Amino acid sequence: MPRMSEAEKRKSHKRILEKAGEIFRQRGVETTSVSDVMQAAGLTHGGFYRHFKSKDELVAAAFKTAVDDVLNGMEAADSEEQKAAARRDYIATYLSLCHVGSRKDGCPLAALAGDLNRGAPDARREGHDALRRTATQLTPGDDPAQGVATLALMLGTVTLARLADEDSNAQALLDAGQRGVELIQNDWPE
Amino acid sequence: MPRMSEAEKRKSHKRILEKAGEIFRQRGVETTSVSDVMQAAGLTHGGFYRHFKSKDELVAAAFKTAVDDVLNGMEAADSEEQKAAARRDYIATYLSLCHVGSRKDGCPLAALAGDLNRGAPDARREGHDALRRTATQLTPGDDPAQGVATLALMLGTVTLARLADEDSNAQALLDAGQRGVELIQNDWPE
DNA sequence: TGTACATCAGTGAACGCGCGTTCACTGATGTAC
DNA sequence: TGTACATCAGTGAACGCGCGTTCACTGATGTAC
Repeated sequence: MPRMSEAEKRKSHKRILEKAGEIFRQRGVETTSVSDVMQAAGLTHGGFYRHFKSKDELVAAAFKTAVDDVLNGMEAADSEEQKAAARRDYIATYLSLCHVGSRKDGCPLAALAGDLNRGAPDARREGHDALRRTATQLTPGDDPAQGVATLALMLGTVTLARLADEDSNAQALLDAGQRGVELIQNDWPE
Repeated sequence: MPRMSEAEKRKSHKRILEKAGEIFRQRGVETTSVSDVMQAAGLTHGGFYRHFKSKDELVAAAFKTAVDDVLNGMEAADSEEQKAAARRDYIATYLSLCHVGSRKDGCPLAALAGDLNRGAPDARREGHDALRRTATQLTPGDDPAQGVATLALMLGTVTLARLADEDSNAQALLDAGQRGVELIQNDWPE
């Protein structure tokens, strides 16, 4: 029944990006095939190349989409109070068992930084961009280093917590991370 | 010219473990084949299964070997002063451009945590064990959470720094991590 | 507005390739007498 | 100590399989007159 309309194509494109973002975060880039992604999007693998030049291009695009999605609320905040609230909210959600357990809608950096930094240059650049954007949102004062340290600690904490095979162990790691983040957020030396 | 002596086999085994640890850290687990490892060890792929039951078993064993190697000096320290010195040394080396650039002899957790926490259970267990051992060494006082937070921040910092494509960017990230680690190491609330 | 035609989104078979693993084989090593 | 023999470390061809990518094809869509 091909061909679909332009509107349908855009919807397919969006679906591919979203599903790819989920599956890559869940299972990793190398362990996910183009077919897996297309199947999840309700399509067959052959049509993939009407949307992307290569798997590498999909990885970079899907990562960026996932980052946009995750940061979307926080970046939209305009008042200082809204930003502070969004920041607290982001940190609490980040350092939760829920985030540790379900990777597919979690922080794309925590899920994929390892894959990106040995992957194609374009994807790595997206990773670096995501880091800058996220760190900016996590900076309460004027020193960008504070946001970087906060993100690094949260990302490291969740990465380690994902190694635990019992929730109680994971929670202990999250608690340690939480206390570190409070120190960095509240007592950062200007 | 097979077969080799028992002593030769032990040397081969050690070589496979060491090379596997290096290549896995450098290029990742999924992107490294059994043939790659055996070739690096000066052998052909067919002989691999005289040493390991599967690639998964190699991953877990090579990871553990790499961890032993990296922690070896620190765990051997017996006096309090030696431990404190080893700790400072470990932190300084960890948060260096050198560590960011050359993954193959760097922290196995920083290089492979992402691969491990979606891989085989055995390897994940090794990852969790490595985390506990490393965090213990990084705890100056009585609260294990302090070591966990230190490790999480350092691991996150190096992971993020490896996304940068310029040394100056990477160094800025390392500096932010360094300041956070100092805060956690010196001002941890008991 | 209706018609003729080029475009192209999506399909599914096919491509070459490298993967993890198995296997028959070689011949030095280790062992039993 | 010497000899006969089982063992097994390492080799390289082969296995089935799934990968990323290409391609001929279909037929609704979009466009030009």
